[in-house]
Amino acid sequence: MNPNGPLIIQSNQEILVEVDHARYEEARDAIAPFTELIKSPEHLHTYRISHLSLWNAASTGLTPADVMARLEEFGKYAVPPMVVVEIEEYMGRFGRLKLYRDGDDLVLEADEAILLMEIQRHRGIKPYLLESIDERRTKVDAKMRGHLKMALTSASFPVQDLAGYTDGDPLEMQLRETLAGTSDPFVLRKYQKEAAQVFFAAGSEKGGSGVIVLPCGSGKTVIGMATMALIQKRTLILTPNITAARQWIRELLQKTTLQPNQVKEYSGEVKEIGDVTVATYQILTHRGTKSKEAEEGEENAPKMTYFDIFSQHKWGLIIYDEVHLLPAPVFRMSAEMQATRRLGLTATLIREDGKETEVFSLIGPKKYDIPWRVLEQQGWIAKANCNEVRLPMAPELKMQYAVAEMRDKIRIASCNPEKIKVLEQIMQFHCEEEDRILVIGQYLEQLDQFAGHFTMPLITGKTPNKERDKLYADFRQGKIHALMVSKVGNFAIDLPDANVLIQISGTFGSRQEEAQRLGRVLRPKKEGKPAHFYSLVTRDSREQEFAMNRQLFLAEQGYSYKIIQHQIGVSMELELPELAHLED
DNA sequence: AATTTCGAAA
DNA sequence: ATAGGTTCGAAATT
Repeated sequence: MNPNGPLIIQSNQEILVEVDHARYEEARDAIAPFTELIKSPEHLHTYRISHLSLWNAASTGLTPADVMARLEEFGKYAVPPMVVVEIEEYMGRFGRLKLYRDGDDLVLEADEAILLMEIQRHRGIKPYLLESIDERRTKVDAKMRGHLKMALTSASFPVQDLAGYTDGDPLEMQLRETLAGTSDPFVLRKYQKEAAQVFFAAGSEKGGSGVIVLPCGSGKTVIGMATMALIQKRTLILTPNITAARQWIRELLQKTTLQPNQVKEYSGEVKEIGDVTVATYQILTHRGTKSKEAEEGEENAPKMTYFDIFSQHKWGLIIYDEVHLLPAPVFRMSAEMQATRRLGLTATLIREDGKETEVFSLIGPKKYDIPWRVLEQQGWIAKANCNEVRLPMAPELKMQYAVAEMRDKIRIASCNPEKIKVLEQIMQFHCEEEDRILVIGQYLEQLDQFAGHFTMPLITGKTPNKERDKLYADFRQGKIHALMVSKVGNFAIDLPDANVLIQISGTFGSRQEEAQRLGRVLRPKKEGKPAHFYSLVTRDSREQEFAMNRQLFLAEQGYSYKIIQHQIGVSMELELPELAHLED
């Protein structure tokens, strides 16, 4: 307890944090590993201690004593007894149950007989249990390993899976010391090496499955490759789209000793399986196509899915790229693949569909993470100047908004034409020769209107790939300084770097999206110059609520938005922040 | 036989 | 809850 501390810990498991406090940042970073940010208005942020965060924290080695020490150091008042119990109880649960192999049997062991009894009585868990061995141990159905883990997590009794993995076919590969075909050195960054080693070491004893959480642009593929080099087994890599799949293939060939005949793509366009196979999530989720027997006219021949084709191979490792985008059907398949090592890679454990529990149970708990600020301090990502420009609606629009149906309101507010003037001023403000401005928005109608007004090139889902590439090239070379993109900009990994990003509208409260978009401009800049991010929001509208929700993840990572109030007909006061201001 | 276009799915 | 993007296989072209 510390009367001058920045935290107020309440018995409902919520923590209030004073943003203007001198030790705000220290406190925020201290509690981040075991809490979730749920509200971030100007002065007082609200975090919640969630079970899942406690387990993930426990998984990376944090103890209840560590958590208590942090709360006591920064808390204004004593930690409420309810909270103490909650932390000890739930963190303590991680590790009370163990799953291991004994010969051909899969065994679930509890640290106390009473816990096993409780579990054996539980409706959701019972179906996966076989006969008990003694009062603390029971056999379980090995085929239901994933389902059991899901059920246990849902019942708030997460299990540590030590049952090991099938070995998979061996695959010899190393990381190169120089990039293929050049003399450019290739060296792992310290955190990349650490992340891979933490995962690999975990494989020996604590279960070789889990998730590594690291910011955009920190080299996810490199960590994947480093892990492959440690494990030395045939590997299946799953990615959200074909572009990402090909990027993996390119990098594997460039940075490892693997040869082109060993690394294959398996997608809708190309179907090849190699020692290392890079596939899209989509192809896995695709429902069965006819098997050969069926084509030959046999009735009732079983349907073959691509998943079946994959499971015929002996993979020693599966890498899930962007695990926060993993489609629900792939969870089901992953439940069947618990005997294969699994590495999840993502910038955030948050899923907008709330399926964090599935990731935790079926892919694995968090093994390693790097806060964005740490990479920023080390110079691997640029500093960012984040702004939220709040602007009013013109009186006519206000009227239209007031009488509109609830579901139309967000669109009307988002497409507020007043944003054109704000956009114009921001673009005029960033008019240096080296400035590259990306404008990103959600509504095609709005994008068309704005692009027309500025005669600015626009890329949407309809834009053919050739034209996209041409515009990307022009933008990269500086033939054009500003480019407007629709949601294609969220995941287009071939989109060129920019230093200014202006968001004119965004998806309902998607924290992912905001993080992803900021990530667009975070590649380090010359002379350590900062990146600039502007979010345009219509004041006193539903859009403002959504904007607040979108900012949660970045706020949790320590980004603060400067709020600029804009009035109709008044020129905005934009200023470049002093570098010192960004240093904090 | 290879490429482009289309609609459904998640 | 809605809009938009992507992927995939099949159909329609060349």
